[in-house]
Amino acid sequence: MPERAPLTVALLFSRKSSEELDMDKVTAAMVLTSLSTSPLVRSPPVRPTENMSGSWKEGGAPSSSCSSGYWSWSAPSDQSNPSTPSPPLSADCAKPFRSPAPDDGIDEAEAGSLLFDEPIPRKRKNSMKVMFKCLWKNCGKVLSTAAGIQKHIRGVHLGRVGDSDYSDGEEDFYYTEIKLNTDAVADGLGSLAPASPSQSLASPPTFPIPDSSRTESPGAKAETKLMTPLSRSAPTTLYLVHTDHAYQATPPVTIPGSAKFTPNGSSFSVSWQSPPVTFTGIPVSPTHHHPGGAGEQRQHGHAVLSSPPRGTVGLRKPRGEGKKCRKVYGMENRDLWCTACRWKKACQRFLD
DNA sequence: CTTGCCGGGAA
DNA sequence: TTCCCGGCAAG
Repeated sequence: MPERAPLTVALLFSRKSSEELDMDKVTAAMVLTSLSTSPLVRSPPVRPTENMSGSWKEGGAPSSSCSSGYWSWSAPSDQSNPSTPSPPLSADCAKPFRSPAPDDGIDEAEAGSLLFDEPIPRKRKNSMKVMFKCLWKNCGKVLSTAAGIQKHIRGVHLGRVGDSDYSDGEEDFYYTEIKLNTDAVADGLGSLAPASPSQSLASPPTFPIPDSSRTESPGAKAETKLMTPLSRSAPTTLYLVHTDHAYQATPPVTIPGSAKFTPNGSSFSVSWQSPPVTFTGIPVSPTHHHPGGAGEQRQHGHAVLSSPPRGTVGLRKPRGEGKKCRKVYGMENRDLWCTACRWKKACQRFLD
C-alpha cells in the first residue's frame, strides 16, 4: 500500500573494512544485546509456543545451511547492562531442515563465517519501525532518519558545524539503528489515530512522552511499579538494536503512541522529528539547507522544501561510487550478493 | 565495453 | 509480496 516515493534515506553505513575485523567480539556483544528482547515477555501467557521456534522452512536457500549472516555493526559505547538472559529473538539463520534442535537456537555469533556478511535475506514479518539512536554518552537521542541523527551527532557531539563538512562516516560509530516493534501499539493507537480528524497527513510533532529520563544505573531495577518485564501482558513496543537493512532504504515511519520500552531498566526518550515527507533528491548531500546550524531538520505545517530540480532527467542516482556486490563477488557468486543487487536494484550493502 | 539500477513484469 | 530482467545511462 505504501505509495510513497522511494525517498532514499541511504547512507547508513559508509565503508567498513577495518572495523570488520575486530568487530567480531563486538558483534557478539551486539547480538547479545539484540537478544534482550524476549518473545516470552510479550507473548500471551498461553502456550508460549510463539511463532519463532526454528521452523522457518522457506522455499529457497539453495546454498548449504544458512546462507546468511549478520551485517550488523555495533557501536563503541555500551549502555544497558547486558545481563538479562532471554530467548533469542532474531533467529535468522534458521535451519530449514536437519538438526532436530527442538527449540531454542543458540544464535550464531560468528557473523563473518562465509566470506562476508549479508543482510538477512528475508525479513521477518514484523511491523518494525526503524529509528536511529544516538549512542553518545548521556544522550539517547532518537531520530527517525539517518541523516538526522548524523547531523545531530556531527553538530552536537562532534562539534562540527552543521554544514561545510560532509559526513565522513565517523558519525556512524555513534549511532545505531533501532527497530521498534509496534505490532500492537498501532492497535493501541488505532483507536486514537482516526479519532483526530484534524491531522491526517500532517506531521506528528514531537510526541509528549510522559517519560523523558533515562537513568542508566547498574541497579537494573528502576521500574517496578508500572510494569515488570514479566508481568506485562499488554503489548508494548519492544525494540531491538539489531541492525540490518532490507532492500530499499528504510523510509521514515510514523510510530504512534509512546515509544518507551524498558528491557532491563533503562528507558530512553524519543524526540520525534522529521515526519515522512517526500523528499526526492540526493540522499544526504553536503549542500546545506539553511545556514541555521546543527541539529535542525523539520518542517512544520507548510513544508518549505519543494520539488528538487526536476524536469529533465528524472531522478537517476548520480551513480554510486565504490564497489558493489557485483564487482566484489563477481557474477559467479551471485548468491552472495545482497538481495537488492541480485535483483538489479540499488545496492544496499555497499551503499556509497 | 562494463557496471549500477530504474522501471516494469512475472510468479 | 518476492524475484527477475530489459534496457538505459554513467563510466
